[in-house]
Amino acid sequence: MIECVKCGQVDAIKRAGFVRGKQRFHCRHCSYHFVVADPAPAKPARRQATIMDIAQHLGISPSTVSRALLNRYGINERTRAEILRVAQELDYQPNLLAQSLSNSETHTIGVIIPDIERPFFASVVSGIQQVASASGYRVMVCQSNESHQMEVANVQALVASRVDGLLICHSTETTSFDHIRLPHRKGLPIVHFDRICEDIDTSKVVQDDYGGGAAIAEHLLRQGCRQLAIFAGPPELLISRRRVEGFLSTLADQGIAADGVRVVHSHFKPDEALHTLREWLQSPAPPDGIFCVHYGNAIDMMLDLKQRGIRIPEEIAIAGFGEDRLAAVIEPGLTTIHQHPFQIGRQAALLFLNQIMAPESFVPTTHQVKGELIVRQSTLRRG
Amino acid sequence: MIECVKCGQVDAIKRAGFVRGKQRFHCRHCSYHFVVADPAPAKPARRQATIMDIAQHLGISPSTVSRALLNRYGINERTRAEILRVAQELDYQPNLLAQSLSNSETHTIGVIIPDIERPFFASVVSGIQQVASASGYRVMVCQSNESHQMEVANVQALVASRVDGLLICHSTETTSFDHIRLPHRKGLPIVHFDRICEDIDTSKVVQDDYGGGAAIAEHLLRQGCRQLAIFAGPPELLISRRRVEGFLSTLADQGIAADGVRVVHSHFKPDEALHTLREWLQSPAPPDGIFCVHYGNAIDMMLDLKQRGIRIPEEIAIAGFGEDRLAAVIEPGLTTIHQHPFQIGRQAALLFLNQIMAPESFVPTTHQVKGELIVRQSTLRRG
DNA sequence: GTGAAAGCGCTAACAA
DNA sequence: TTGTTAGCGCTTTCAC
Repeated sequence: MIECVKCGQVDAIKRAGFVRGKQRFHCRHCSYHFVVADPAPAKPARRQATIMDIAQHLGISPSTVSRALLNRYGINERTRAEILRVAQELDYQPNLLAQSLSNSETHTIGVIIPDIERPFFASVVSGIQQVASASGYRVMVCQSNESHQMEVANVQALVASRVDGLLICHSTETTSFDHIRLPHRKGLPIVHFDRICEDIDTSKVVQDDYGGGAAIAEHLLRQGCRQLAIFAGPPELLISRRRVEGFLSTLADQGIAADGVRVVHSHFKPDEALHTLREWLQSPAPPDGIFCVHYGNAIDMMLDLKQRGIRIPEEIAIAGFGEDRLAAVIEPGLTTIHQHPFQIGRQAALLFLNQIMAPESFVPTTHQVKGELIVRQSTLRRG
Repeated sequence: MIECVKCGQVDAIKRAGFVRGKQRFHCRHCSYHFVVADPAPAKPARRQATIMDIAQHLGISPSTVSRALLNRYGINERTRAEILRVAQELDYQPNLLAQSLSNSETHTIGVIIPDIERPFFASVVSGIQQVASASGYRVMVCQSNESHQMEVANVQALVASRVDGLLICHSTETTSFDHIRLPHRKGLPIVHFDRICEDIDTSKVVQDDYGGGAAIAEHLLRQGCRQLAIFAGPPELLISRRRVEGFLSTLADQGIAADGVRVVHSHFKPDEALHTLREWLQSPAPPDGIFCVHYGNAIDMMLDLKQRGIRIPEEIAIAGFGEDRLAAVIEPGLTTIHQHPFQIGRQAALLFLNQIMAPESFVPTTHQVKGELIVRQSTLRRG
């Protein structure tokens, strides 16, 4: 029960706003406004200091403090200096949540990748972070584990967290894209990278998969391979298709028909690779040149070939796509296309920033990152 | 200018709270309360729906909607059903910012690691994410790039974002820990992993570095190595020191004095490793067994030894610590301690959850994750 | 230059 | 069972 400090009345008291963070009361009996003395100095639990704390400390209003902290113009230099001093003293850290809620931007980018443990994605994330943090953005990373359902859940979580944008590489499972379409329609900046969705009008960063596949084919032909085979990914996976298409196109240019090339689709699993390899080896005309759309399968196969005592590259040449470190360390060295994943990440982040900076003039762009053919022993049959 | 809808007065109008999200006015002239007709149906820009939108749609109060959405008890089933229907219809997604601000918890864990591109940390992060997302937590990852300054900045950013906890592996540069001490004092749950700080009373997850080093030493001795050498990290780096200590302790047990073992400190850089290797090889009694505290240096050295035509393990046996994939693929296979980084991540997240769940009864715990000696060809000098 | 007050979207204590 | 109100910490008119 609050009683009026002037007339002692108790039931005519109404709250009437705040003064310096304290409840102000109004007595309707004697028309008197007052503030009760601090009733609870009870909570010494060291909270984070707020703008209000600084304001009270100096006997000024929170809005002035806010302005000073935000470096707004029209503030007395002495006031500003005082405010900064006290802020320092109280170890004030702005509450980004409150800030975000107020200006409805979080300065956070949501990133969805299939699996952070794959070096390719780890590098992409690193590239994104570099650009992001240089521009004052934080990054929230989610993994879909190649599950469509997880991917959808991740998108929802990030949207609910009100990220300022979404950078996404779809899971292999993903064939329907409504979960992306909705936030996209609501104007959330979205950038696709690596595994993109062609049906949505977003900015995209893609690998030159077609060119990479073509380069591998050309190289294998030059090395004298004639019985070619491709171990590919799921048929619905765009990047796999593109690599295969590029490969086949080069062959076509050289007058080699596509049906002369074995193409096996898979989910990139090691046992699938080994099983296929066995079948190839048992066929009447085993391949003398193998292209694995995913470097991991190339390594699976190499280890198996070595165990079988089959010489690489003399009997079978083998090439992969991606992941440089392992390819460089295995023996013989694995010929691959280096993808520059860090650059892919950087580009994705840059496209997002472009869109954020100039939303009106923004037009979705597709940026292509060229791979680099790195020739190692696994394919060098000549010179 | 607002004029009273009853008496037409203009200067006796005062704002008087809100009704259904609309401004309510009070005319002091005729004592009439009113709400002006929606002045601006101008913004069809599809915003995210809010609780208020649902409430207005149904002519009920926002708190009822909130309660229904939060599955609180004491809500009419029919009302709840209606609310859920409309929520679905409007594609309502709760604004996590507002929620967080309101209950001052973000359900976000901040993670600071030196470098996501290192497979060890990528796995740790993955382990953290698994546990976190299973408990409804999001994860925000920052990289320090082994820079103390970046690490401090990261801590501040995460604290400002009001993460519910901090999981951190310090940079090699970090020797002062005040940036951790402050939030720790304010009660922010902090878990250290891998590279810990012993002076702060936090939960910790550590590798059994001592045991790992000991196991390597024992194994090398069994293989008949007698001239041992250690390529270590910075002397101030705890995990490096522990591995070395474990190694030396085993030797001591076998009556081998520590000064009979060459120990070189470094920053793990490849050229440092190669330089040291050259010196060792040129010494009067080159080592026949090398332990690299960091697997990367072991690989650097192996590649160099192979180029020099020095046989591994016959002439020199070599062992590393960590990173299984590369170690398995290089030839000869590299003997290492597998660290189970995914488990380390899981444990760190679990310790955080423990603290969150029962803050009163919480006592900082140190959890040790045992490594696993994986013996491969690089050290097998006997059967 | 500064302050009062509204508002961001939500939860929770209290009242009805 | 529901509504009213205050409050989370900040920014931003608008008024003085």
